[in-house]
Amino acid sequence: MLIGTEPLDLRLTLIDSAQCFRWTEAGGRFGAAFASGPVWLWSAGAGIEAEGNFDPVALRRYLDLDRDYAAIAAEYAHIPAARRAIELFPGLRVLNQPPWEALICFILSANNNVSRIRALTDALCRYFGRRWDCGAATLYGFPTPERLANASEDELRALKVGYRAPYLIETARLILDGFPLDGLCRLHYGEAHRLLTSLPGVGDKVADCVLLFGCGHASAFPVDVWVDRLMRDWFGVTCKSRAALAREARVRLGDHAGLMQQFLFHAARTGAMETTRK
DNA sequence: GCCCAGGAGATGT
DNA sequence: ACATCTCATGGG
Repeated sequence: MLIGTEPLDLRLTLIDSAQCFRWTEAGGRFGAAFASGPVWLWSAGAGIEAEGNFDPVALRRYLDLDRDYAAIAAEYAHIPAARRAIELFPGLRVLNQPPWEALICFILSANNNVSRIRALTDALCRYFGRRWDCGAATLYGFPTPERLANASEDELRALKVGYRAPYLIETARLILDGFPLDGLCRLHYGEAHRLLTSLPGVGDKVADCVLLFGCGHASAFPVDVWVDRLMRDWFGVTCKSRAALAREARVRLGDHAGLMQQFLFHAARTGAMETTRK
């Protein structure tokens, strides 16, 4: 069925933009399994088509289709680097993932690279997730908190997650124990960020990724090595710490700083816009 | 062998 | 508050 006709580049958003690590592409279609079952997406003409077991409203929200990205572009049109990054990637959107998925994937992301984060996420889903057979393809759901909380450290290390194994188990136990993960979207940014960083394996940067990609906090501004470079090179920011850099970015870029971050990050990481790499 | 990757935590100042 | 070290793992 037709899901929407808004601009959306599926490959860019679901696979290449490094905000989500678990979609697979098969023959021009993009698939992932959620709690309700498999979802397949593809572009047809000017629209996005979907099949599988899903709630259309929830799917539109996941894909951020109800946000006006032309308005976001207009908001940042007066900042040259920002305008260029947005112009470079039409159809890039910032997903609203289940917070639990963003939390676990970005704990895996610490001091790691994108291809390996994807491999680890896939290993986690294959080993702990529910299996869905879809004709030629097989999809795996994301592990539940229960499943990870009851995993052993040896099991996880066998999947090559390394020193992050105890972080995954302990964080899963805390979520099961009542941590208000699904309530973070209703808290102010600062309070939600403070709560998240109390979880093992979650520092300032991972917390910002969870808030931006999983909790609808569009002002959350994750600072990794690439964003550190680009804020100095393209914005002339001279902060020492990444925490100070994130604060400065939120002041300069406002309520949608995190959305802008995703365009800037991708421009820097892909080399579409040059940084001085130091 | 070294350096790097969507860093975090522990320790010392 | 800031600097430094270590933590697995794989690719360049």
